[in-house]
Amino acid sequence: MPRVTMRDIAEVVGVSVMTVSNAFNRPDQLSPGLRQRILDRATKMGYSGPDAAARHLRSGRTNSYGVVFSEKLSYAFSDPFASVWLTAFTQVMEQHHASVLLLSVPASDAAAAVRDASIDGLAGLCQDVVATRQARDRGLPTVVCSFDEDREPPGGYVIIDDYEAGMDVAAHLKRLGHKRISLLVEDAQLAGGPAQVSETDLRALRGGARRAGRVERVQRISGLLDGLADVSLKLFVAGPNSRASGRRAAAEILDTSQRPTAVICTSDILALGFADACAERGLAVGADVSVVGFDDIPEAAQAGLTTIHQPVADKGRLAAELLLDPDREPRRIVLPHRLVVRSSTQPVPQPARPITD
Amino acid sequence: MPRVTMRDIAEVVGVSVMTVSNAFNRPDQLSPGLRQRILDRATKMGYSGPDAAARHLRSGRTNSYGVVFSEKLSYAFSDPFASVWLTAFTQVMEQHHASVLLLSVPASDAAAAVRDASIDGLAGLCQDVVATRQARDRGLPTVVCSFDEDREPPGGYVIIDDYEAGMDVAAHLKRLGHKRISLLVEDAQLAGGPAQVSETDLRALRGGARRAGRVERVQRISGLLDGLADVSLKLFVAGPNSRASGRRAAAEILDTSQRPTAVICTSDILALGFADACAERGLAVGADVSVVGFDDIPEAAQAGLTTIHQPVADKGRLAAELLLDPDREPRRIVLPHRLVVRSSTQPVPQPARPITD
DNA sequence: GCCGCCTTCTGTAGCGATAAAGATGCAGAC
DNA sequence: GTCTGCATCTTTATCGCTACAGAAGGCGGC
Repeated sequence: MPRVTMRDIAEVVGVSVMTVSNAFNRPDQLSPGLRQRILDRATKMGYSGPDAAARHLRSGRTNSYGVVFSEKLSYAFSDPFASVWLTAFTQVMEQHHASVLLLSVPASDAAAAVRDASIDGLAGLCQDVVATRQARDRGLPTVVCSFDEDREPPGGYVIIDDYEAGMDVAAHLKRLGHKRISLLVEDAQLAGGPAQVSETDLRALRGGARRAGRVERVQRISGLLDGLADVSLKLFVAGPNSRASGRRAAAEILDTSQRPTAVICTSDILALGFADACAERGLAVGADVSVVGFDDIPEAAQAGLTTIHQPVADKGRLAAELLLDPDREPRRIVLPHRLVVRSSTQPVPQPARPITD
Repeated sequence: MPRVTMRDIAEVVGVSVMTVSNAFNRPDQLSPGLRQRILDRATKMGYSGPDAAARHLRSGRTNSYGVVFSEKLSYAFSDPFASVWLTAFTQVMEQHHASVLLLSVPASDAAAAVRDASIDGLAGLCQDVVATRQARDRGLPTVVCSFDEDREPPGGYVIIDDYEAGMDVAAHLKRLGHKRISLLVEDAQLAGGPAQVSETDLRALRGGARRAGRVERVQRISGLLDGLADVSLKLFVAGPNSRASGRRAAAEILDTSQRPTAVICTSDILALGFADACAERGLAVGADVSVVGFDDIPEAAQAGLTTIHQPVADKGRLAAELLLDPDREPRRIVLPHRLVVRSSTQPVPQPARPITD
């Protein structure tokens, strides 16, 4: 059976196509009686309402907003940070009767994915440069919620000052007397196992090099590196952001003669995995090894993890609001963060072996 | 600045519009040299690729698939069942380079939400009758993953036999000697607090009445009611599916002279909340009150909750595959479930007060 | 030299709807 | 009697792209 269109209904009822359109979209533009007759007739003819594509083409609006993640899309539901953000984001969208398009953005052709998406705006949980640029090229409003590059994105953003947060963590550990510290950063693209990063790479990071977007959380790491410039620091790269990655990375960090007194992880998830590994080795987190995370996900509190708290829900809410109202100002928002000190960080144990530098 | 279209590029390069279109979509239809010239020119002119809406209108495909939930959309990320399902669903979509549209479906006008969505198919975590009918009216393939009504949906589905599952739970509890049982069902629409349901309603449910879709999990409940026809059964309605709802409902169920020896909840989440309330009252789950859930979410194992295990990830995966291939058969799939007995259900304590019937 | 066939490109004709502006008719004002 | 104003409906002109059918040219086969 051929599809029923407004034209068909118009013909049968004996009115113009425009009047049928108005019956659906602008009730005040025609008499209630006629409107009812049109709607009834439409139902009887099996018309299922104005076609979304045609309406979109003509009006330019889709009423749905895209979201991109740096991680795999399916990962979004298992990561607490992403869950909380998405909850807040979708809540706002829901209130405005808008839908959320979870964009699958294959690294191979991120631009194509964004190009083909029927959306009125794009939010990035991370700063996906290719995706957001494509969206802006299409003339769509964009918002990102973290800087994974070392420069400001051209569109809007809702972030915390990750550099300052890194500095805060550094200051906290130094105050506790830690002088031998390891830093565990995540890397979604990393194929093999965890690895220590060479002096060269460390210096490159210290200098703020972008490294082709491979290592994320650049601001955060920069703050840490600058804040810890005067202590012995080793850098390790873990796999994608998961508890398992943190656990795996622990082997290389802990099972060495020069075990660090404190370990900083660029996310709570990694930190919790790392803490798991400590427990497995009979090491007391806090007393034996201080551990710090980032984000303050719900599990962090239970685990007594010292971390940087950031207003994730506010990020999601504001991101949604910026997309829904492209004229809203300001579009570059820095939210406050806060160091939450829990039991996972403690002063360096006094009777420890002397620090060899 | 006016938007750049294929026509503009065609004019500048000196070819037909169709050739420009082919340059983007069918590289084999023109010489590599010309194609490159067109693409270069397009980039230089600030063309961001074929317009999604126009392409959608013309070709009829959007490459994205909708998902509806019975609960509020934002709720999807906090519910473990939904998370697991979504993870599997999006994983498949991701592999096929398709996107997922989370549909916000206001009860007030579910049909409009589906009508206006640019999608190639619709999956329902629950059986949203209005939404899925609207989708089918549009000629889109649909899949639902549970029956919330007491009859088969017209489209495809991937379910477990919830009626049998209910019977299994009933048999298990009877085998353990339970004769005074309460049933706690969820109800997302419920505005007020939890409430006991009258005899009339109970009979209506027992008879399989639909009750205008208010109470969900009809099959599940029917199986329980039929399986427990010969024991003393009280029915309670909780609010939306959350731990808090289960906890709140406990007051009415437990704080009575005729406390039940076993409580069945229509979801693990409710059951866990109920168990929390038991602990608060100093009641040992299992020894003092047996508790049963449904779904076997990850937390259930930790809590020692007896429950019905169902292959949630398979549901999500299959739902996605059915949408992606509308010709795939069969489209009505019943997956196996399994009663998982843990410590939360135990035989009725012997020295208890005699059962008054 | 004629034919068929392949490669490469073009022209036409919408897809189904909506924005914007125009026509119609009738009520009341002056 | 004419004019203004409003409610109601119609006309026109696309939105940007792609399906489909063909045309132009080259090239080998017999």
